[in-house]
Amino acid sequence: MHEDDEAAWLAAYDPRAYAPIALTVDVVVLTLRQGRLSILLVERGGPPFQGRWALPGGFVKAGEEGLDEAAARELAEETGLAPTALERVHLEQLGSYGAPDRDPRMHVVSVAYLAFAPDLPDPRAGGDAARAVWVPVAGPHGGGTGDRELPAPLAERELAFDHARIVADALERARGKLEYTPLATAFLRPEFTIPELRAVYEEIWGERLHPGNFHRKVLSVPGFVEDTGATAERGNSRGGPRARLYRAGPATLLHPALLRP
Amino acid sequence: MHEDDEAAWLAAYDPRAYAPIALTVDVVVLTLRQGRLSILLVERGGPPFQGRWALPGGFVKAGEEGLDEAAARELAEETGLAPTALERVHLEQLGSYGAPDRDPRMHVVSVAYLAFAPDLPDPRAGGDAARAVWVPVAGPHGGGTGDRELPAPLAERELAFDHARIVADALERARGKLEYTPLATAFLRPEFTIPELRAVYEEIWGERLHPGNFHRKVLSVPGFVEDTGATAERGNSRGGPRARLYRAGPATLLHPALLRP
DNA sequence: TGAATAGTGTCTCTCAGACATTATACT
DNA sequence: AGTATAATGTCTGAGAGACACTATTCA
Repeated sequence: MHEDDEAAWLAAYDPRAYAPIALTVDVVVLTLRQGRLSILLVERGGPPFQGRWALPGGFVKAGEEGLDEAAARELAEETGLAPTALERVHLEQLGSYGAPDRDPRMHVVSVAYLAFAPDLPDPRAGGDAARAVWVPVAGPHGGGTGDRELPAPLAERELAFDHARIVADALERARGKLEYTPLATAFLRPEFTIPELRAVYEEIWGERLHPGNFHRKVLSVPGFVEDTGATAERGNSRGGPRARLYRAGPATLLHPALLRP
Repeated sequence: MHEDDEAAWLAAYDPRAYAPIALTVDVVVLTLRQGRLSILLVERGGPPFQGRWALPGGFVKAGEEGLDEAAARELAEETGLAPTALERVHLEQLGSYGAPDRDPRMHVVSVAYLAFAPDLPDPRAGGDAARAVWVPVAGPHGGGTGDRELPAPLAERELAFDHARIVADALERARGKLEYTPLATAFLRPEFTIPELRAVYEEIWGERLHPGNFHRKVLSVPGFVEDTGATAERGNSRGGPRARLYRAGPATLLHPALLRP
């Protein structure tokens, strides 16, 4: 048995087979700040891509943590959140990116994660990150014709590595997730109104939704939201009655789904 | 610049940060053999889990190949298929599995892939695999009441590592993929009949589908299938007219989707 | 000849979207 | 007071599922 183990060990340690690959996790953290979908970016403090913006992330601690743990740790470090606050954050694996030349130093494979968070405090710079900021995702806003031409904050930054691709994949995943899961509620406080929920969908999908139909649809999906009996303290600032308050229901999948227009 | 690069290089090479992690790809290859959904398994020729069945896979060649390439290479090696035959195989990333103790030797992270293939020839044992076989996936068959209690070939084999979990995730992904993509055609020859396509859905979903409604539904989805004008040479062995032949259409997404019952 | 199937037609129910309406609350 | 909104109601068309029917082929 010792001999077998030793042989296997040596085989596994063939340096050409594994040594020159490093493994990192990168996290696409999405939140809504002042109604705008925003993503957490850090400024790289050292080469390569020094001074460029990148996703928060870092190396997986070998032998100590799994991938999900590593992503949660990076998320906590970069946002400065207490573990309790992290419980309300949805974190899921997005995919792995491993082109041999994606990092000029060496072959680095990154496992990307996607996080949905309610409005989080300003991030703190940590580790090798010079700065950390929330950047609005200039989604396809205005949908129709001549909305005023806002600058596209995210598009203006040329992200490091292949992070632009990762962000694009993450946004597409997020848009899809809203269709068949109740994860839009992860962007809101524990109690929310239907119009607030609709604003989440409108911001992430970049489409205006019909208020009446959306309202009826959400209430008709079993387990999506639960009535709290309470009512919002303030009505809409532009007038109208105070909306009822709901909390997330027990459903983990929406049946039937809310399909994009 | 040289100094900066050197510093970064050294930082990246901190042995504790990366050295003890190995990276592999594992492939869940699904095909239909005699109408049964089957998965490709290899018998491990060495420890750990010697003699147990596992997914085909291997180490990523550092600095030489990306993840998709590595998966395609492992697929070709293990099935013994020519590159031309592989063009008809659908290959996509499933997810990454990286619990620190999933391999008793060391921390090994595996990027799992999912492949859909038309009926493939018998596999060849290669590399460190003692044997390679197609194993029927004893899906939830018979659906209703007392179907005869067949042995469950896949369930009887205790797979190595966490491969049982990977296979379960792969099957769930495959079931979902049939809903909103035309990938069921990847299990068939270039020309196929609607009843053959229905058999794919029934086998993977483990549900009987209504022949008439399925037929009408498939033809109503734009770009799903194209009529070849030809007709199958033989009718069903139990009687009935000869079915028309179709080929896969240009659609990459099904609108509207074929939802599971 | 008998039986099972390919393909089409019909009906009903559900659901999404367009539109209308009433009550409420902010400015 | 004026206005925008929350919430509900109504109508219509698309689509899924159940069922029926005909024509065709194999055993």
